[in-house]
Amino acid sequence: MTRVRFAPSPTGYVHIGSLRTALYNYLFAKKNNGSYILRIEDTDQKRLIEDSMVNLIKCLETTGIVHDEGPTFEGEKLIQKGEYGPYIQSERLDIYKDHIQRLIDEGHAYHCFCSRERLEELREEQRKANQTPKYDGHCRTLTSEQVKERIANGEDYVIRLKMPENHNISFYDEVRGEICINSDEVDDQVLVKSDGFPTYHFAVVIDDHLMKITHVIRGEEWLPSTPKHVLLYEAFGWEKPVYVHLPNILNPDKKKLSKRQGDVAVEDFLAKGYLPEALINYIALLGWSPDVNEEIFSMEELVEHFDIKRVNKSGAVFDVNKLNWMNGEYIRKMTLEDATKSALPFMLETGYVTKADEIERFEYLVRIVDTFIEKMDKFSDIKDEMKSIFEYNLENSEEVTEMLNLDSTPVLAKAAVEKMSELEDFSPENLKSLFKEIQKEYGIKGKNLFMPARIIATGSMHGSDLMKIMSILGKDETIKRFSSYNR
RNA sequence: GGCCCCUUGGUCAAGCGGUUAAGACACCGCCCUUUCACGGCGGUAACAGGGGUUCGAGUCCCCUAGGGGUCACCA
Repeated sequence: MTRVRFAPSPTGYVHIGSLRTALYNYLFAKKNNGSYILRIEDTDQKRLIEDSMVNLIKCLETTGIVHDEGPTFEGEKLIQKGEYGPYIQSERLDIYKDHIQRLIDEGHAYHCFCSRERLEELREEQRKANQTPKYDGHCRTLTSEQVKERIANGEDYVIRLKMPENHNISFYDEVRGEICINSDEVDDQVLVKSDGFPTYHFAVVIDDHLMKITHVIRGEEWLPSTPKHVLLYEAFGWEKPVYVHLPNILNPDKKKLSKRQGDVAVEDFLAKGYLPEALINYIALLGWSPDVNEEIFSMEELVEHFDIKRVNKSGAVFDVNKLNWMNGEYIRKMTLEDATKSALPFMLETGYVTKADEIERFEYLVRIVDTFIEKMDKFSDIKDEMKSIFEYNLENSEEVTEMLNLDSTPVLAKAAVEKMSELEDFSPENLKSLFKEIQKEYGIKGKNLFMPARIIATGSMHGSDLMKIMSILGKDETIKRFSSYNR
């Protein structure tokens, strides 16, 4: 039975890289008829951010990465689903306590009373001497009596892993193959902090084992510390999982994707009107490629095609450009009604439509979306599109001037006003025939007809379908724009 | 700096010893469209470098270079 887990720490927003890790775990589990578990790694009490677990769960839910076990909302109530709980590490403190004792008893771990100041000094010296900062083993040889005494004295302590000397630690990584690191390169990792909480390195091993995790799929940044985990498995005599270290998602400068260079939070993308399906589809292809030459995949199709063996080794630059294209593909596949619902929040932001319009003239909103949908990469784009027509700004260019100064343009404007005034139904179709009439009656045609009209109506030479735009602007506004034209 | 990982076009990437080295995004051109976009067609553009192994290397090995990650009582 395949069992995998996504184990984020609730420290705020959901990073796009985390989402991909979650996704690959999910896809792998589903592909293998296994279970995908969500475990909350909240062992750093200092970094906890309120509500971030709630936010995280909701975020995973809206992106369709739903777990089989772990904290879940049942209506408004937070419950924990599954038989291997609790799935929140801060609720598992007793379990860690039992296990650390065993490690101490068997000589794999030891108490360390060194102060943070001493450790800091030590590191500083080592850095100066161009050495790798590493614990010097100062407390390694303390006898159990000494330890007892110092604890009784109320001294603060941590518990460290006793790294064996010159011992080769090797493990298999599904994407990188066999990896071997000498224990001399690895520090005596703190397993239990002075506040009694376990560190990641300790809790992750205990929990993965107890939760019967078969494959650890996580970010590449964990690769260097994997020997610590492997050593713990060995110390406990447990079978270790198969490791899968995912390549990083990078900024355009090839550095790890970070907040400094634009959006990294899933919430940010969603808030801009990217569709969850598109986001999932896009990040699925960052670091993995399917066995077929296609790029649009639903979650079901991703599951069907997913193969951990086709995960890439090297980091992948997050290309917003391609995301935009993909999101546009998804937007254009939606029904106009659905697209309108998705675009609504952004339309409201412009102030040109109101909440009341949603109920009273939804049809009008649909028409707006219909006009601009082809140009949208994401729903927030509709804001600029709407502004570009509702706010009249005359483009300042030679071509514009040229078009407006055509001898035929005044004739055109006058005819348009006359004919529009008589138009009952200001529909794109009717407007089109109206312009055909002008063409016939006055002999103004082609570019000389439509360009001046477009400029008079929108102020610009570029834009969406002119007839649709005038229809949206409405009879009064359009006539106003045409009548205010003067050479 | 030590250790670890990585290296095919600008980006995502296919390739798993013999290919004219796919495809997608972006870009450019043409067509369609009375603008723009969508769509269609086409184009520019890559195996980091050097040694081996082999009849033959993007594919295997080594070295160099470059990039990244990591070295906390953070995950």
